[in-house]
Amino acid sequence: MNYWLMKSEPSSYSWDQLVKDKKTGWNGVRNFQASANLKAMKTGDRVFFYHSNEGLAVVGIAEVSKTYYPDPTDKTERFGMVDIKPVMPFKTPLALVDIKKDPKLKDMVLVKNSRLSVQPVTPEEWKHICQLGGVKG
DNA sequence: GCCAACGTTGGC
DNA sequence: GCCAACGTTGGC
Repeated sequence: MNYWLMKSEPSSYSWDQLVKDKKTGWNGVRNFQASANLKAMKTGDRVFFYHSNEGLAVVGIAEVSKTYYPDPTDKTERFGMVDIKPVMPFKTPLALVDIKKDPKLKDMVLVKNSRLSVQPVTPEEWKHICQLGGVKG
């Protein structure tokens, strides 16, 4: 099983919306690196849901429910998408400022390459972040 | 709302 | 195939 982190601006699509929808198609990625990560996802892979721009925190865990398929909103037909569903919310959202302060997490892609919207998370990082978020990953 | 960082595009 | 120009992301 692999671990990932996906970003969304709450004003365009929030964690609460995902919970309400039960699942969502993660379309709109227009970046090759992010798209390659989507392609590498397998059903059942776990995903941190991160609120960018507002919130700036990891707020919950989602799961890949459908693997990579073409994104119908992409007219160039170069990019794809996956489906995800909510698993559980964090008891305590983990803020970016706290991630940056944590020596175990300061090398995360989230910190190093803040503009990548779909990124891998190491098992060590996953475990640690779950602890800080008050959940069992 | 600003702007730095970065990815993509397109002219040469 | 290089690189300048441009657009977008996202933290502050």
